[in-house]
Amino acid sequence: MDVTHILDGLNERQRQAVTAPRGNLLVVAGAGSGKTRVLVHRIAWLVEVEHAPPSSVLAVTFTNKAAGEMRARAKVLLGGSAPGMWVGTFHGIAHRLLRMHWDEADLPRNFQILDADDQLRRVKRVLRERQLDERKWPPRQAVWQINQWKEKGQRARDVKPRADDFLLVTHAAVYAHYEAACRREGLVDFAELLLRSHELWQEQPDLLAHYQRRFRNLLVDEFQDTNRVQYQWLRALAGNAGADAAAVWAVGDDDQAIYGWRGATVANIRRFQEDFQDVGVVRLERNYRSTGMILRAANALITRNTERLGKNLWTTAGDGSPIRLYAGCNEGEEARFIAARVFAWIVTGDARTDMAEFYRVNAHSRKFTKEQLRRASQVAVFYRVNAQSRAIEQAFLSNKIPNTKTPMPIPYRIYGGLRFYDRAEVKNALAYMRLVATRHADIAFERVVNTPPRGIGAKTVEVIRATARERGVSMWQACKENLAEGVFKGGAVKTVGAFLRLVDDIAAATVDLGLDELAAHCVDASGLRALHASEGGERGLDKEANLDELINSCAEFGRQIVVAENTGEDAGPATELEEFLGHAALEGGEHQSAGPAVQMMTLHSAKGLEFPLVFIAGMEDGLFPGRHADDPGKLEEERRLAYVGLTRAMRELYLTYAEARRLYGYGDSTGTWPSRFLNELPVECMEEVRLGGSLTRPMAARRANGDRAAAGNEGSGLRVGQRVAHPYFGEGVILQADGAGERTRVNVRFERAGSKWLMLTLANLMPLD
DNA sequence: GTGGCCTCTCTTTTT
DNA sequence: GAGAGGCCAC
Repeated sequence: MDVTHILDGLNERQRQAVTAPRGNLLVVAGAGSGKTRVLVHRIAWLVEVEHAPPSSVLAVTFTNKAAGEMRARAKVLLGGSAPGMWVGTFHGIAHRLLRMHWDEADLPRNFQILDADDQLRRVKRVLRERQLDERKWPPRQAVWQINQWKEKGQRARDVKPRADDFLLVTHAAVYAHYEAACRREGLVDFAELLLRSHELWQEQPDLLAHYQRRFRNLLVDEFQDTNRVQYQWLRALAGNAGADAAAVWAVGDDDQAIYGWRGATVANIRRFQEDFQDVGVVRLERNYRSTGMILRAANALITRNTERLGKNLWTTAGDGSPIRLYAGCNEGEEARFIAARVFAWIVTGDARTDMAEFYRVNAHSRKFTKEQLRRASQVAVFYRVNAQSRAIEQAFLSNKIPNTKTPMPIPYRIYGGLRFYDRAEVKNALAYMRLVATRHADIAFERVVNTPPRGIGAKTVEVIRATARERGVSMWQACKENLAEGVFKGGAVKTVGAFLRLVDDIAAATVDLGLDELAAHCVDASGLRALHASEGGERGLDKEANLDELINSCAEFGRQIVVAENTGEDAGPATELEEFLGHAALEGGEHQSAGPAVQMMTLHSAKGLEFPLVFIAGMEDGLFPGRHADDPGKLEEERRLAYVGLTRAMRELYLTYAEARRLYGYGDSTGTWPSRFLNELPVECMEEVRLGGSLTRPMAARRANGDRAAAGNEGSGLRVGQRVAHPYFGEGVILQADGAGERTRVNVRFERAGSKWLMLTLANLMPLD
């Protein structure tokens, strides 16, 4: 048999991983070592050489993006079709199982998925019902704790906090009530999907055996990001040791484990080697992506972590250019620097071109050529938190040709942030659709009873809620009963009655319509479109456009369903509408719109991607690593995140920070300290960028002194009342000093900044007398 | 009882 | 800056 199309272009180690005899294998794959490729080729090998039926293959990943890519690439390699193969995210596959086996999983047939926002709302309601003050018991914290427990596989009854730990005792109580509420109302949150399908294996041995016989080949991507429930689920599915156990083929990179905060544990890699039989190990350390400089810096950085399996990336590529470091005086200037460099890259293919000079010599054009736009899509800007994107967006939008008023906005696309299906207006429309499907969906009911405003206020809703609670019925049912019994007073009789009729009418009018027509009808009849239309302005238009986009995606979804049926995939019993609602909750709506553009995203969503030119903005202590990284474990995770960021870059890498930053729009500008990660990069890989001035002096001073400690206040004699200078804020007087040693922070009153106080680190200050 | 207006807090990161 | 909650005038 001809296997060249599977093996061509793979190196020795990659071939080992692809052609390994059927059995358990751990592939430790460094960044840029061709991990996805190897995984996809392994699938092809199994099917074509080992003659495994595609329906025996189950491949799991973490993001929808990765799953989509894997599915597409596998199909191409297998010549177009792979009937019965399951490729998806853990959550997606769990969802599918629960839809098919809702009865065995002890769920109502039409259970609905709670997304993060719905879950928070439901927990808030529990807190209110339990009369817990939200100020004292922050709902977000309770949600976090509940998810933490679920990710460890613990039910409310399994949680046994110490009696004197009030916080945990309270959270455990909230968990128990939330769990009961979800059970009653048929709600399943993200963590529950996994936990419930894990329990499905435990409680339905016959069903488990069925799937064990079917899925002989399990492939796991990003193994380092699995949590305990996911691991146990997988282990159960693989079956007991012995000849009839399935073969598990897992790829992972412990250095890229960045989801510890949501329950992932790298320990699963070690556990895998202990729990499974004869686990072979293949290491992929040859990097095909980045230049020598970038790799050397990334290696040096990650070596600082103590918890590692250990590996060292290498390449035969040349050194390339050094990593460039730039300090802006504030976040706006940082953003403008990035915009200027991106602009130069797009127009000339070299980020370092002096654009003022370039345009002095060359003719101005107001539009980018095709070739230039293509270059835009080679660029990515990463940041630690989504809130940073605003300043950069602004700079891209207001980009102009130097020394002219000619606007040349830089095309960009922001990944993540607000997901499409998370937008308020879209969720409102979805809530109407949900009510059409199930009148008893309380979450949806609460969301839209008074959206658009129709005169059903908090008081009325509270009455409905109370009735529902007392009688153990849905809010919809409670309304009907209240109406029949004449409980409502005054206007409520009319308004509530009208709302019930509205939903019933929409449902009646759409029974025979397609999904998109149903969505359109919901949007119009509910008055949502009119609401946003009357809002006016760009915002209103935006929201209306999103509603149209929702209708489009419904039409799109309908088409995909048809395709799935044709390929003979086993689908659950849900209706198309219900399936769509599940899809909306789970997939977030990464609509692949827009032409070529610069990609902007958080470092977390950057994993798995690569770009010729990369910027990482906000290299500041307190931001990256974040303020929350207070213990060594968290710091190491932040460092891995930095490692992920660095290793995305193929040719050019810029790191930037701002010496003062205003992040959430509140408070005053806060002085910053350059990220400690910068000091962990080898000096010979770095080059500082200076633009007409010495803004990076503090950094240079520290470098000159060999270490940051030298730039601290030791022996510098800084004291209250002393005059100091800051490269951006100018001269001022120290009013207050807080802390000691290199991390001291001081309050300074600057002349230029008026009467405002600014918190600054000493390293950015120069004593004047 | 409702809706509009004002104030308050909040931020990691994602399925 | 923005969303959520609280307060006050219809």
